[in-house]
Amino acid sequence: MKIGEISERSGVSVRMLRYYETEGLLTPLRRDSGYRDYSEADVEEARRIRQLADAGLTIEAMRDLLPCIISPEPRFDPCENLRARLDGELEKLDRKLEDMARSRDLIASYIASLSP
DNA sequence: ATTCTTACA
DNA sequence: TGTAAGTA
Repeated sequence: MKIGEISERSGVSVRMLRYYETEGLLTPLRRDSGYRDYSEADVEEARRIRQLADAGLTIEAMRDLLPCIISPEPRFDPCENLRARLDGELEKLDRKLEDMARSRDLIASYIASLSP
């Protein structure tokens, strides 16, 4: 399938699909026309990349994690240092959660001082 | 109309 | 990440 179709089906923009290829996350074949030719498996892969990107993972992190994630569900594998990387991601998310909580409180305080 | 690459008021 | 430009 061409890039436009996998884009619609995966929710990943055409722009990002091309970018992920330069980063080695997705490697579609090329047709004689030069057009990228994606497989059905690439659709699942693109969706997983979207999920991880939404989770705040960097390209580098995804490059290490993707080959260790099997089914659509976060599943471990005989991969080694993965646990450490995932722990790091978890801490990163926790810090982000704390920052957001502070921001939430700030806005909430303004709202509170609005209608006393 | 769609995709490709390159580049950025 | 989007978009414009010039092709294929």
